[in-house]
Parts: sequence; structure tokens; C-alpha cells
Amino acid sequence: MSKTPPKRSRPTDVLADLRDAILDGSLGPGKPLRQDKLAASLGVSKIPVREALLRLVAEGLVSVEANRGFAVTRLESEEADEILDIRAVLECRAVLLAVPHMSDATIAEATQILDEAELTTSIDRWGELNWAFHALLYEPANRPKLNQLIRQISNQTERYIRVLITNSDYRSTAEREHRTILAACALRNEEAASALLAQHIRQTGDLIARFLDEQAVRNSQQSEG
Amino acid sequence: MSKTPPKRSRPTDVLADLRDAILDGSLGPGKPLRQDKLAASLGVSKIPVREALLRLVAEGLVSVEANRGFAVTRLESEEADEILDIRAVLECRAVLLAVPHMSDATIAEATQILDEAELTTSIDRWGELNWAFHALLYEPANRPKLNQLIRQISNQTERYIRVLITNSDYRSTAEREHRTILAACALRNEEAASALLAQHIRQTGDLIARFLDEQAVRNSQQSEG
DNA sequence: AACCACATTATCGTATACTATCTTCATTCC
DNA sequence: GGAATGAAGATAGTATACGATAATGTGGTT
Repeated sequence: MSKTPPKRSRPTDVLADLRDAILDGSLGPGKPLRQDKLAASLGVSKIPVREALLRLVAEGLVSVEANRGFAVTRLESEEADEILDIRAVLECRAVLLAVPHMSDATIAEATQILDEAELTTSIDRWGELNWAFHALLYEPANRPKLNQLIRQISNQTERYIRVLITNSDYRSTAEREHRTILAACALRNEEAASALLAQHIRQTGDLIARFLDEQAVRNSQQSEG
Repeated sequence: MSKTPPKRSRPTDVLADLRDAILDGSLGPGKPLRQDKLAASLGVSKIPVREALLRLVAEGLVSVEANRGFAVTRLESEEADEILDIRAVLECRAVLLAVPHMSDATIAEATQILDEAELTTSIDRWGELNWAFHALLYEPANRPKLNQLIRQISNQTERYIRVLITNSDYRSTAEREHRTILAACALRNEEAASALLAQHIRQTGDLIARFLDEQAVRNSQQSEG
């Protein structure tokens, strides 16, 4: 973590700070999260740090073992598969409900998001736009709890999707798939949109699982060498 | 809460104690949860109480407003609808994956659970068996995260299902539907099982929503009278 | 030299105490 | 008489301090 600059964050921001650091990869998988250190670097005491960490545990971003402390959750490939399968089911439901209520303005906005995503060179920005696109597709469903749940589940794989963006041709594939999904939405064909979305998400899951497996092999080779 | 007897609970149990009290209705919807009171009655300080409450917030059982405290979550009928719809989607997926791996022993165990449920006179026991039946159907899917998520979402409506059991012929309807679902599983027909399960859950959602609406009417009449 | 007992250190977890915020109610002013 | 003001009490939220637990290191024994 290299001595975070003393950003005197208001206690309200402790949770957001930690979550962002995990999602953008500054705190990598498996990284132990020492309460005292975090408290010092955030300029608060342990109590609000612990509370933030417990919330992150509930979100699945952090793991905890009694009396042994917190650490950034490390995903196995099977778990990634499972999470992406859940995402597929939930997001298909959301888009199925959303498409009939989707306005032309929403379609136009989604198109703009895709346009910008195909132009940007920033990984962070692409990640943001990726989420913005997905979220926009589900919003007309008007299901706050469903959307909140989708967000929470998605966060658990966000880090790994960022890795995919850098490490493969995932990005162009995703962009193509996004276009076809949006085309189905524009035709108000929710069945097609849902099917395409499921395929898109499940394929992402396969790629993440493959990446995690390769990483595991690299790690074991390293520790043997 | 009527002065809980000083059950000197180990701090580890604080969370479970509170959750049980909410699920079984001892702490009704909207009930304010005062940290000092809870701490005193559980024999610990505020810190572990706050941590337990924050976890319950993450589970959706408790709501929190900054500087105004915690309270047992109060469901609107639209939210109940939404949650049951999510349940339907997730549990259908689970049963779809589980049925092909379902052993005859599992079918037999499920039958036993339904037998006992039809005989018991205890609401609590029926509620337990209801959950045990559902959980058993999904376990062969071997998807820990999915099952955990189903459990968490189900908890949010558990209280209201208990009310249904007492207040209507829900119980016999549910028992009949459980039998047909199990029959489909026994034939290893996962599509049928999934469709029947969806119908079962969505109907439960309708009944909960209706109950909540009637309750809202009663409350407003009461406050007007 | 390998293994166990014990001391030492680091870290977690929580009780206590204090501050900040909100609520309530009495008082004052218009 | 009603609204504005402010003091007092209640509750939330957090810093500090301390005890508990796990990890680590050291000395002694076989």
C-alpha cells in the first residue's frame, strides 16, 4: 500500500475509500487489511475501520477469520464461475423487465456510452462505462432491490474484469456484444436481449475462470521454482 | 422487547440472537433498535452490538439512518413483490441445476420433511421445515454462493411468511405445491420442477403483498379513527 | 541439531469514556 | 396564542485504553 498520503478522509468516506481501493486493484486479492494501519492512514480510529470492513465482508469483497483479521477476498475459478452465473440470471431478469419500458432516450444514452467506451484509452474509464451501460439497461425495470443486488454481485468480479480488459482481446469482444444487445433492446425484443446478455456474461465468466486458473498455475510454479 | 432475561450471551452470539429475534417476530417491523438497550440486555457493550446491526443492515433485515439509529426493516408490498421475484429467479436456477444431481436419498429426505410438516402444529416448526425443504432441493446444485444468496434474500421475507401461515389457508396450499414440486424432482424433470417452483414462490409473493396492503389499510384506518 | 517450553511481540476485539447530533420541552418574543 | 429560541436530556458515533488471542522468537533439553 506504500504509505497512503495522509488523506484526512471524513469517517463517512472510510467505506467508499476502502471499496474503491479494492475494486481498482490498489489492494490486491489476499492482501491483509490491518486495522491499525488502515486507521492511521485514513486518519480515524479502528472502530469506523472495523465497521467499514464488516460491510465489505457482507458485500463479499473482504473475508474475515476470527482473531486473525481481514483480507481482500481471493476468488477461486469455481467461485468466479458461480458468481457470473448468478449475474447472468439476475441481469437477464432485469433486462427482460426493462426492455418494454425502455425509452428512445435511454437507447440513445446507451449508444453514447458505447461510443465513448470504444474511443477511450483509459482502463478505469472503460470499466466505468461498462458498468454504466449495464446499469442503464436495467434501470427501466424500476426494481431498486434487484438493481442493488446486481451491483453488489458485480462488484465481486469487477477487479477481474479490469484484468481481462488489459490482458486479452476481451475488450473488443465485449464491445461487439454490447452493440448487439443494444440493437435487440432498440427493437424492443426483450427475449433476444436477454439471451444475448446471458451469453455475454457467461463468456466473461469463462474468461475470468480461465485467467484465474492460469494465474494459479503460475503461482504454484513460482513457489516450486 | 419486555426486558429480555439477562441471557449472558457470548459476543459471538449477538448477531444470531438479534437475527432470530427479527425472523421469529419478537422484534416487529419498524421496531427501533437502541444500541444501549440491546447492549445491556445482551450483556455486552455497544461495539459488538453495532457490528451485529451493521451486518443485519447488509442482510436487509435492519435499516439505518445516520445519527438516527437502527430499526427493523419495514417492507412495502412492492418491495415484497420484488424480493419474491428475485427469489423465484434464483431458486429456479438452483433447482434447475440441482435436479440432475439429486439422489434418491435426497428425494426420500424431502418426503420425510413434507410428512412432518403436514403433521406439526407448531408454526415455528413448520417454518423451519419449509426452509429445510427448499434448501434441500437446492443443495445438490453444489453452488455455495448461490445457496447463500438465496438464504439471505429469503430471510427478508421470512417474517411475513410466518404471518401467512397463521392467517390464511396458505399452509395447505403450500403443502400441496411442495408435493407437486417434489414429484417433478422425483421424475428428474427439472423444467417442470422449476416452473412449479416459480409459480409457488410468485404466489407466495402475491399473498404477502396483499397482506401488507391490507395491513397498511388497517393501520391508516386506525390512525384516522 | 531437532524439538519443546516459555517469553515477547503484534494484532484483534471490546469495555469505557467522551463528543457530536438529534429530540424535547420550556421560555421568550412577536 | 403561536412561532422562534435555547437549554436539557437522550442517543448515536468514535477515540482511547486495555485484555485476549495468535504469531514469533529465544533458551534449554535430549
